[in-house]
Amino acid sequence: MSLRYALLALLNVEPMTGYDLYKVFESSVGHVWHAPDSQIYPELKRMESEGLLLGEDIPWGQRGKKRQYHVTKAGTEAFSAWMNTTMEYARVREPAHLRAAYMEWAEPEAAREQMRAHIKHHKGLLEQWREKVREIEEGSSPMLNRRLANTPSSEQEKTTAFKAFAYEGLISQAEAEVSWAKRGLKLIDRLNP
Amino acid sequence: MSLRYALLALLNVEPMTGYDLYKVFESSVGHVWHAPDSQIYPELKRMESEGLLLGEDIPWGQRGKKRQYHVTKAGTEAFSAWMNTTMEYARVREPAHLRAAYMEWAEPEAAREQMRAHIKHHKGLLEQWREKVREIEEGSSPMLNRRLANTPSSEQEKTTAFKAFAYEGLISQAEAEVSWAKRGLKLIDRLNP
DNA sequence: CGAACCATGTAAGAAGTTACATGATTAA
DNA sequence: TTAATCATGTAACTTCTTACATGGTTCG
Repeated sequence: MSLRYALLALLNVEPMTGYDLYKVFESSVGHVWHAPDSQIYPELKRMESEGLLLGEDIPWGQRGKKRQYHVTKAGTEAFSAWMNTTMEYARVREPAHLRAAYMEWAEPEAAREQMRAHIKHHKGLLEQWREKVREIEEGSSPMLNRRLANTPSSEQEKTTAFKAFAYEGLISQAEAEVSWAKRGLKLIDRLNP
Repeated sequence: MSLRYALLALLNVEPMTGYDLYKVFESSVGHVWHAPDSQIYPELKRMESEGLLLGEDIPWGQRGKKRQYHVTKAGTEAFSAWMNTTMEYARVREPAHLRAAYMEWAEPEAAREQMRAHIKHHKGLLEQWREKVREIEEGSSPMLNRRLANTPSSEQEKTTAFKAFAYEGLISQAEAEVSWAKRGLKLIDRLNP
């Protein structure tokens, strides 16, 4: 159900088309929440039918058109209700750790390769997230700036601080993963002399 | 697709029934991978039909019976093939961080409550995982001991070390989450004087 | 003119959740 | 004898992924 609220969060900044949202999911929010276009378009329709969004066809080029959605009053209320609800936590499901627990079944070189892939994956995330924090703090994030333009100045500090805070959490997570996998490499070496 | 391999990992230790597996998912492996009974029973049937498992009805009490599964040669091969494959990483989807990024929409008290719930949740996980590591290191984990009984002594160190290693990774993760949420509480206080 | 991008979907299926349903056994 | 536990499922639904399908626009 989070996809819906991610969409509301983004459309609260400014009206957008499904494709715009898809692009944003590929970049900014995509680092906290990912969704493919095949999930976005139907969800937008559903949200419109439920009165959370209002879609409007706007012309695009000679014959083309695109549908721009903006959040209705009901949509804003739904979003802020969700934000004031405490969420449920999903049960743990960690493929990388499941595999690690049984790593004696893997060839040592395959086990090393797993750990290297883990490091590479999380270093990649780290880089993107650190870049995001930099943008937020420097005021060079286009999405955030459009957001701040519609925000009373008394609220701007909050908006910025919470965004940075969210990314910092992801950064700590990824750092923990990298250092775990590095310990894994050492462990594999120690156990396979 | 990991459920299948989690089941193979467990059945490699000893033959079990669906209910046994369900219990194990509620306790030991459940902390790395969770699955409800409604997912386990059908998957076991599917795996039997694919030749990875062999099921045998054994009597239980006067009229009752239960079906015990053991891993076939094909099952062992499938598991070790999986263990030697590098896995794909799923895209990021972090509900807690998505919410944190938009926390200016929540009442300060609701935001605090979220952070407190985050701390409570991850402290709970931490406790369970630390207990697991203790059991593994003390040799008091029943599951692991049954496993070690069928393992050549040259391999026992690996088996134990990798299990502990997996849980240690989860512990670092959870510690990072707790300290992030504590920073969140301070941030909320600072922004709402 | 062709490539890259903008734009919007459908369809099939895998994976996971929640609820419902049933019956046997065991231990207090 | 009744409550807890053992035992095995089905059904409906949500969420997400992967693949397929189509057509317009813009820019070099």
